[in-house]
Amino acid sequence: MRKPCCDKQGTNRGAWSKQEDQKLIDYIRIHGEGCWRSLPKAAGLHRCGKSCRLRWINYLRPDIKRGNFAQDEEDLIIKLHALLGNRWSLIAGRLPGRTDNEVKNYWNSHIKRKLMKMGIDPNNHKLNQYPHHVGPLNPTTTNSMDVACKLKVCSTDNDDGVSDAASYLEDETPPTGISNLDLDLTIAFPSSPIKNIIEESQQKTASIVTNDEEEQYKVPTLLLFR
DNA sequence: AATCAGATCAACCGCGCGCTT
DNA sequence: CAAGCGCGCGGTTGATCTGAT
Repeated sequence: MRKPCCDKQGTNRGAWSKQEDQKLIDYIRIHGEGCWRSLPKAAGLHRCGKSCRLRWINYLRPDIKRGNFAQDEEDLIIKLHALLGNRWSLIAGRLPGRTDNEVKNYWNSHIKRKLMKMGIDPNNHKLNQYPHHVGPLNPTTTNSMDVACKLKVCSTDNDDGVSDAASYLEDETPPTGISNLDLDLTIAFPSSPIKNIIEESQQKTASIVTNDEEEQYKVPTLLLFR
């Protein structure tokens, strides 16, 4: 039924050369983005359209921000992942200059591991019973955990904002504490626009608020690990 | 200096969605 | 209404880099 996106014979694969990059940049500079299927031929590239699109979006676009993720970007990714799940393009849309591929890679290589080390399940953002760095507990004392930890999502103007997102983020039963390490993983949203995200994600319409609205609720660094 | 293992990230692949015919 | 097409997305792969031994 579906034809392959490109004829695999006669197309280059693998890493892009500088010349190929330049051809793609030059072509898009003149003709703009779009029509990816016909672009390679028009631009004189022996690549499939998909590959051109990916290369442009993830690497060549002038507004790409490269380099390490800042702490607030990382926090925002965690926060948005808790709300949206693996919808990388949506998450990346909230991070100016970052691409879905970059966010996804960063999540898989850095954040996921970090959360696991902290004893948080990166898939559902729930606290695992046995934090990784603490190690398995003595089977005879399985009600005890070494870390008391709270994880919340809250909206400052309305407690309802906590509802769904928080319900699966919260672990309200800190065990009979052994350690005095109290990790309050509070994620605070200053006002209602975030509710739009929650509602929209629930409705499966993935579209999120505009860039202008973003400014209204740009949250500083998460209140992680105070 | 050589080797190995783990981490990182660019690129590929398959699928689903929406639009057009 | 069904089929075809183009595009975008998320998962996965594999080459390269980096640090440890």
